[in-house]
Amino acid sequence: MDRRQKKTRNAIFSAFTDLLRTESYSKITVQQIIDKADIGRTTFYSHFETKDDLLKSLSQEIFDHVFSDDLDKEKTHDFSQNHGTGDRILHILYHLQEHMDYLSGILSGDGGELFMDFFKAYLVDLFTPSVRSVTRSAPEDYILNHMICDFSETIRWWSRNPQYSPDEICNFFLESTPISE
Amino acid sequence: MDRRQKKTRNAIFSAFTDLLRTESYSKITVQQIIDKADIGRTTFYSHFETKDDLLKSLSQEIFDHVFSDDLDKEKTHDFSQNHGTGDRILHILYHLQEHMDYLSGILSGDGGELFMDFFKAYLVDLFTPSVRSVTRSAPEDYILNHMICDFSETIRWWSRNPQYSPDEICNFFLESTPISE
DNA sequence: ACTGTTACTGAACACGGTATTCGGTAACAA
DNA sequence: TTGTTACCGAATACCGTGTTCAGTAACAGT
Repeated sequence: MDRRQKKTRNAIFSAFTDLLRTESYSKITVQQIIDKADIGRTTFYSHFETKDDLLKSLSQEIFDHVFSDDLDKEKTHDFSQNHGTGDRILHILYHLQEHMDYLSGILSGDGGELFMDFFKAYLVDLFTPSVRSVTRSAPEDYILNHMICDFSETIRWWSRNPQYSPDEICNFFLESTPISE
Repeated sequence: MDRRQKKTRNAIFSAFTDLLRTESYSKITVQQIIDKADIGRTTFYSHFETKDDLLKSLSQEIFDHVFSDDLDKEKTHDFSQNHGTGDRILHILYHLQEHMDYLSGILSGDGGELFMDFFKAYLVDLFTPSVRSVTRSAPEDYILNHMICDFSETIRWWSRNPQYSPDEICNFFLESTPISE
């Protein structure tokens, strides 16, 4: 990839995440991103079709990292052994913490929906096994939706209360959501 | 109130809810509402400051009805006796069912946030007693947020799966959310 | 029926944000 | 060195929002 392209793409991403730290997604204009990244208007639109497209790309980058299966290569924590749902949740929380500062800007406001849709697509895989093992009169689809919502909302709550550790958050979540393993 | 005002206000509301049956809130333009209600642009803006304001007013009307305490006056169902949290939930579900057809248009999309904020304000009162009786390591605020999210998402799910009765939905909710009474 | 008030009308307008176009410049890779 | 590719930025079309204003129609009270 062309050095210039990389540079520009990086500039856009970091301008974007910078803005997200102080402003919610929906209030950020393309012009602000352009100014902060110090690039031409045309350049922005040659990299991303729309602002939503940029958010999608950013989400993609975050999730590619967060949900990567290279659990052993991680240094901040060690999950080289058992990979049950609980462990995977904790693993995800550890990763998300790294992005927490600007995640709140995405989650609060309308942009949250776009991000969340993305998020949920990943969470479906995570929670489907748990749903199977829970026997309730409610339809599987309801339970799954319920778990995903619980987790999403936990993240959202965490972004507003960042003083808690991933382990604490994980416990909060597990004790208030019916996941039997 | 002036007869003309009432007529206009009604025309706006019914045009709005009509549109909500086929389109999500964020995609509906003021012009569409104006055309469907067959009123002048100025008239719309003399009734409501913005589109969001209209949604707020509609939400207000819905909730005034749904959360009214005149439980005994209702004819579709009878809750003249015990008013525990479970009963109140069922009561609310019965009322919401009447608005289900256009509620989905509000809930899906960005407008959901605005409506939900409103909704949550009412739900806080509903769930606070339950939170108190639940002993968990998680902070009260987390639990409360969790319950409200569960309920909101249940409504959302219901709007996508309208074949279920209020009683069934109530059961689904109660069995998957930790409400000890 | 008259009169003052209030509500509705609709075209025109200012504004802000989005996304595109285009001619020109600078950086790259071979 | 040369052809390609990326970047620049001003100008522009577009769309939706919300306001203005002069004129018309409906209302309520006497």
